[in-house]
Amino acid sequence: MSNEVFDLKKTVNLPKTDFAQKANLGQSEPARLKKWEEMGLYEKIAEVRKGREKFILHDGPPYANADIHIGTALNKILKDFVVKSRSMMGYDAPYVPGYDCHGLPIENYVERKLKEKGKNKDDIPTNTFRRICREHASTAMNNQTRDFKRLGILGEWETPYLTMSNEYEAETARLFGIYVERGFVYRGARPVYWDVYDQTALAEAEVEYADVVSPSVYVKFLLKSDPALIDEKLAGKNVKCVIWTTTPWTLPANLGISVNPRFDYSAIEVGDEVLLIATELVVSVAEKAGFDATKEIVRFKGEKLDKLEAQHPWLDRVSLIMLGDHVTLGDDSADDDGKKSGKTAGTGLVHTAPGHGTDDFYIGQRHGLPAYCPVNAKGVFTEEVEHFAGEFVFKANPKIVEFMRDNGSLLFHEDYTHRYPHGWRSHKPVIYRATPQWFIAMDNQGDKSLRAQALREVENVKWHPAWGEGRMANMIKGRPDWCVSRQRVWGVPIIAFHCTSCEHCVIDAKLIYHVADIFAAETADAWYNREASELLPDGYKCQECGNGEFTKETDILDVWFDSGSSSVAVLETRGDTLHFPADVYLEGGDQYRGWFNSSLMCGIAAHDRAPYKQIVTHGWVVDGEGKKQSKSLGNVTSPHEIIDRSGAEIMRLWAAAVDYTEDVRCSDEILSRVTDAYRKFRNTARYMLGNLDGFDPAAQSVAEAEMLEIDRWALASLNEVTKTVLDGYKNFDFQASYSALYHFCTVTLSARYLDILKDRLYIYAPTSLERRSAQTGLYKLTDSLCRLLAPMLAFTSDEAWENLPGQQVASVHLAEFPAVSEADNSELLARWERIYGIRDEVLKALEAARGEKVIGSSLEAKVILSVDKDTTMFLLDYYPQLRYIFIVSQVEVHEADSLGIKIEKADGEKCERCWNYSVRVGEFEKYPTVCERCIEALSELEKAAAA
RNA sequence: GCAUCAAUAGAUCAAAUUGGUAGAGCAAACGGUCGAUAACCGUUAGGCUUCAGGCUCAAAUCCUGAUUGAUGCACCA
Repeated sequence: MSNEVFDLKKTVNLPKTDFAQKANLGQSEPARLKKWEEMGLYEKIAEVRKGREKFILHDGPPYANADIHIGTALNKILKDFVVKSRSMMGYDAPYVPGYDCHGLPIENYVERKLKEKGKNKDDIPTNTFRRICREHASTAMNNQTRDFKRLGILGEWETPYLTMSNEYEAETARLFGIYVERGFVYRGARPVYWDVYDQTALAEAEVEYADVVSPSVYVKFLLKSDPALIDEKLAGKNVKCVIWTTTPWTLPANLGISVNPRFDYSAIEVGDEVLLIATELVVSVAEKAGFDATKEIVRFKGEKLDKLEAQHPWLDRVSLIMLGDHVTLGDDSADDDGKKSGKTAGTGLVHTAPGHGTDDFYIGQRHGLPAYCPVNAKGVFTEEVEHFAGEFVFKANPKIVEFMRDNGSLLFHEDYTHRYPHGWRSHKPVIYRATPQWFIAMDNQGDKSLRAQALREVENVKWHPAWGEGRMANMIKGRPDWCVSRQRVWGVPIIAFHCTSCEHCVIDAKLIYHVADIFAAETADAWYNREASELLPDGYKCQECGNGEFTKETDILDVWFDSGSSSVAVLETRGDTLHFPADVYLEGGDQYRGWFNSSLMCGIAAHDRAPYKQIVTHGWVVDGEGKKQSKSLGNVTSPHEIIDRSGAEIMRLWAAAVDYTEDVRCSDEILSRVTDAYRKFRNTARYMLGNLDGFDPAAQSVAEAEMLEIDRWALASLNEVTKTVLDGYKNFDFQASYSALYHFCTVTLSARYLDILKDRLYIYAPTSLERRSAQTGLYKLTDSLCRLLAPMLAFTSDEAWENLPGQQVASVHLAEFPAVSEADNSELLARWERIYGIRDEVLKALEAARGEKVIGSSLEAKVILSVDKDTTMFLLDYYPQLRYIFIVSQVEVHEADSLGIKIEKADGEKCERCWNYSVRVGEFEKYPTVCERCIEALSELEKAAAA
């Protein structure tokens, strides 16, 4: 045995690890991403999980137009939680990201850019324009990919699906062919904004509002139906419906009058006429028109007017009265600046021209009225319009007013200033005009109709949250036929041909498949590069007239059709990687109307079933006060800023910590709390790693039966959290997983277990059972913690994983979640809950003693516990360890009637090595400043040094 | 305007399927420690559960209405 005297400080086993306290995420994250890329982590995971059951999250494609915002980041992070957690559950969980590349916002962007260079869209060939759109989408997509990768999201980033790729465009076209084949597609008319100067359809976004003066006219329509149907008192009277409009030129297209079923209407006798006007508006109309409105014959609900017929004021045509909730009382709308117009106008009976208004169109559609539009592309009345054929509509306005004044149908006319839509290029007033459009019918094919099937499928999908089912069902019930045509160029063309001779429109699934094959080779640009004859099979002839010459349809498909077809265009075109249907779609709540809806239709068209088994939706990111983030309010949080300042890991943890099913707040305070939590996770892991320095789990672990009870308690607690955490992942309730882990780290580990363990780890000889038992526990805890945190803290858990001794697996993301033991530990857990209850009381007493300056450090204390008999018996088993559990130097337990805790100054002297107080300090010759426990440890150390 | 969802300490979340007197850690304040140190431990103080009604012995929880917020749809003829 050596006579050398140890430097006591050096015999204490202090923690040591390369896992730094400071995360330095700004640098460490990119370094780790690089490492993952170099080792091919995503591919390795796929390899390891090969042959396992699949779990497919199908990515809803973000729009490839701009940089990502915080909402996009939240969406992708949540998806990554799903993919990583399912993979760690043992599933083969691939992630193929996608991008939505076609559509109007990109067209608009490109047009704007062209304009800046003094060029016009119409001056360049369509395919040049499409090429620029394609380039723009590519650029945006590349930027987004860079940002998504930076967030630590693993997936097939080198081969994402693009709705503008040749394969995808071909699949989109083919799917349209399937709709055609199944008889869902029809050609109809629908009103759209129409610029009569540019002679083009305009999208909502291309319309600007400006004040104009319009003729405001009140017009009388003779009730043709028997007035007695409304009320006996009206029998035989000359009853007239009064309507109001500011667009007299739409009157030739009037096919109906809409009333609100819930409003009151009055029948007012004026001279030899009885006028029908909404009760609430009678006074204002009478004032304007200057008649005496005191003679109300009867008052009745609008529903009484249902399906009665009126006579057009000058045409030999019936105008159908229809019930609609869109009918409002007067003009109570607010202007853009938020001020009420204060004007009263209207009669509660609304002139309805289905060819000239969206509302008119939908109500007309429900009542079987056509979208009648006797106005041509130049805004000129067609031949069929009596009296006004060949007139430009805005010029016809005063003439129509005069005409009605002459024939007595005009009740009143005035000038009226209001906001009216204008073309953003022409800056001239636009009109609403029905034009030929392509529709997908919701209700034909009977039992196999899209609506009927969709409603059935909705019940087979599992919705998170559960109210999603009702919301989706409502959407499907209420949605009109799907208008899939757009008068644009950046998209997938609708494959139809028009015979140049008889104008017959050819829409044929076989032709569509033929052209789709060409798209597959050349992209949809082929539609614009080739002549119709080069797209049709050789010698194709019109079936109506035998003519062989055709022109191409110019409309393209709605972008929702593009993305909606992803279930077939992606899930079924990636070999063994993916399959239809997907297990889950996870998107923002706006997608009930959008992608969930269009995908459902497409899934049904292709396979008669929903393309997803589960739907998870998340809310929107709002500011710290719950307000919507917007550029004008300046409350926008940029993901780049968060990443640069705090790291992607903080954003991931934020996504995990909040309740994403509702609107999610994001503010500096919230992020600062999340950062605190991050530090807690990190420091907890670091401390455990530090105490595992040099530990060889394979050789030095202690069998569970031989472990100290508190170490077994820690493992039993771990098992409980593991259950909770795995349940959370399984149910997409990441917050539950996060909370459980956070509570485990702060309370179970940091405040209790690790604090108590400190003495044992530092003081006992490295090879002692006491220390090895603790390390065995710590090893299992750290290993499990890394795995359980991995989906959320993708970077940090992997970093900790690398620092775990004896590591065989190259990344935590290749590992699986720890198994849950079914062993019943409830008694063990309950015993320790009781101990911690007593400990909490002791800690309070210690704090009081500290306040009175009896002690500073708790090791300066002796605790004298008075407890009841039962507790005395209970504590008997723990008597020797109580001082370590309480982190004091001495504990006495006395039986008493009630609980009492007395704190005294500990007996003896402070041991220089372990800082505990002991009366035996000074007894030992070689180390006179040390206690009996340290002497033992030191002799062990001496033995080891000699060997 | 219509539909859906929500509202609990400063912030983030709990409070069971079936109503039973609201909890946690964090932050704050104060203290300890100086062997996890840009760490660690403790103590204390924070809530008319958005508001107003109702059912009930009993309501954060159920019902009605309002307010606020978010999203979707529609609308300004």
